[in-house]
Amino acid sequence: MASRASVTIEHVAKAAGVSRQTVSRVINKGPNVKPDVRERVEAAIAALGYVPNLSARRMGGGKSFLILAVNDRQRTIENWRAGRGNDWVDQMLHGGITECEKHGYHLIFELIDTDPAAASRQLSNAIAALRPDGVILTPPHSDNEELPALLADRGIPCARIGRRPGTQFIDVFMDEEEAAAEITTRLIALGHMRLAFIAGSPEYGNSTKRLAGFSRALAASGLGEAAGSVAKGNFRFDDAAREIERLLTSADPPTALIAENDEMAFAAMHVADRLGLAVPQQLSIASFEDTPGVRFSVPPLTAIRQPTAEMIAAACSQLIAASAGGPAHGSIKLPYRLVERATTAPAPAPANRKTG
Amino acid sequence: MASRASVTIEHVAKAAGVSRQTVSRVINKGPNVKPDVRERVEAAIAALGYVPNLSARRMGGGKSFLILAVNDRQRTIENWRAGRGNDWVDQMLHGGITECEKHGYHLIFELIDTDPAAASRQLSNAIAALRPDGVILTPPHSDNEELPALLADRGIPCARIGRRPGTQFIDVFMDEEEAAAEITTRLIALGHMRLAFIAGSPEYGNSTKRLAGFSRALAASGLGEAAGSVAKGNFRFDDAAREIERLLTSADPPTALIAENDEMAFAAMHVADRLGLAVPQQLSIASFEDTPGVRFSVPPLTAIRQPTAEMIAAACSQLIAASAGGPAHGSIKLPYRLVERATTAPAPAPANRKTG
DNA sequence: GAGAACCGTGTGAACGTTCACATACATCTT
DNA sequence: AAGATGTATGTGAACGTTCACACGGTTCTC
Repeated sequence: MASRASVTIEHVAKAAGVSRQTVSRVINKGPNVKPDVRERVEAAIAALGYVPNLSARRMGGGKSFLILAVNDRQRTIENWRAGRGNDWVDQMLHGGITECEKHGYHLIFELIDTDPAAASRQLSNAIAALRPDGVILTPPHSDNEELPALLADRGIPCARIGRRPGTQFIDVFMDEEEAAAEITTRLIALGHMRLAFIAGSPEYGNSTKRLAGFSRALAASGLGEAAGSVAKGNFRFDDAAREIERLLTSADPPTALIAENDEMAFAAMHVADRLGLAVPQQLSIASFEDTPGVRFSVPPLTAIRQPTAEMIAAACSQLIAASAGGPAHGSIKLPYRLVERATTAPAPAPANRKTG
Repeated sequence: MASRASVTIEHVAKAAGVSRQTVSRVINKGPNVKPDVRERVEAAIAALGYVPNLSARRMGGGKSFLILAVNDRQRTIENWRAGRGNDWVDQMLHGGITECEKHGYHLIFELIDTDPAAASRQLSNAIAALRPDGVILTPPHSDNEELPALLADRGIPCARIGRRPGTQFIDVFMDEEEAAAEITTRLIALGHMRLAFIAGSPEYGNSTKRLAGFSRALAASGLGEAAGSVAKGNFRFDDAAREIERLLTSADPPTALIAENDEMAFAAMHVADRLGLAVPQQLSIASFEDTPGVRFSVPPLTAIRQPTAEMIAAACSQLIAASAGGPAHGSIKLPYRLVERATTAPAPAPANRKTG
């Protein structure tokens, strides 16, 4: 085994007839290398199949070429355990790996606890061991104020995903309020005059923003806020189902439902089916999450597609730039997309409903 | 920024009043450290919040505490792009991250091309840069013979997933043939006398094994191989749908279908629906893949649950042991599970069918 | 045309560990 | 009781890079 010892920068230097440092300059695209020397070195690199050792680079120059992306442990493991798959993780890796590869970086994905004290400790350990050039914080850690402070203290750039932007760090987000307003406006345009918003929970920062968008759109349409009701579904199937049933069996039930996640949207489908309401003929349903379950359900749901992969890719790109001397702060707003599928349609004729 | 400089082994050594090397021995659980000294060092480590720098450890001792898991780029990206989610990746991370964390290791997930030349080059580059202590090869790379050879040449232990075991490397797998036989036997026990196997493609090693299991079970049951038909679905919805329709509209159609992946199982559901065959009353359908789509479809499918997370965890554990001096070869067979859900039922009464 | 500024290249030190070896002392062996 | 063995600890070197700086040559500046 191990017959071929690894080729180092010295081997390349000798082969190209230059010094260590010149090879280093070529690798790092440094200035002050004559074109012919550069070519000679590049030829030697290719001939020997030389690839710089990341650990040594980190030791020498302080750059690790690693981006650390952290996710919430409980939520992630719970999804995996339940065999539910994890679209967020998939999209995150998609955007992260693709972008990192472009710059010769590597993405490391790790889990940290929700509990703030544990989160700080775990993140601290991870960065001490790995010394990443940048860290990506995803919800709910995006809202933890200690984590970015801890990273700033160690001089590591930090990007937060899906959070109202501040000024000190890199914040990558989509306009949650706007998205909620757009889907609401769209449903109103389809003739719906009674709408309901199935909310997650107010602890989750984005819930508040989305609700604001819903209200704003109602007001702007002239329908007025009274046309909209809000049910609290806690992001859970059961809680949502109960509230939705209450709404749909009330005196003047909504004809369109906007759920904050797919689990609650499915609850809506379920209740509609049980009450004998045809979707979308008698009831329109839209979700705020566009996971595979939503896309491939029967019928497929109308939903807001969050640009998860794009947000992570943008975060990686910014962090890599920051570690190369670029700014370690700034905010990036990425566009969401309203994907209309088969669960939204024009409102049923008022007559049917009044007599029904 | 960067107010706190990082704490190194020297700081710990000074704090505990010992030398570098003694601290190193404590960290690495080496022998020949007096209990009271060990305690003193551990106290200093805790007090200073010292965490060893991975890059430095790799430089000094050759161990990187990294496990590299490689997946097929085309297949993975295609799944991500299509928004289909990627259960394999999810389960892989689940098993890999959990197991690596236990041993103080980190998992790095990367993609390499299917094309053998490109795969060799990319893997070669990745290990030169990262110097992982072990590499996990997943299908279809598990069947590539050059990759393990390349790794052996560099002295890096290698684990292959889902492959008939050899003797030189670590092979982690489940009994595909047995699983196919079991599901077939179960359907026969439910009274089915005409069965069909919707095969993927013979290039995929496991297809052959599963087909063998199907045949073996038919023979063992006394029904004889004539009771089973085989359709080639190429793992694709459209190809499978066409073949399944042909089967179901033939003179003596099967009452039970076993599909090699969920896409083809869905094709079966689709065709059954179109032909007006009730599932499972008139037609039983089973899948060989147990992804979220299968689990949460309506009705949920009976399927073989492959122990993906467990296989990756076992691979990590073996690789970590190997890098600590343990054996770098051996095979581990992990149990699959037949999960009976709502798409399999007793065969319809023969009278109904003959007259139908 | 002499000093300053820049360009291209090389050298020694440093990064934070572990390895190989050295040392000091304690315990066993005969 | 002297040598052999074992235990506990420390020291210098090495790993493969980049950084800081040095140096010689060219081109600008006045």
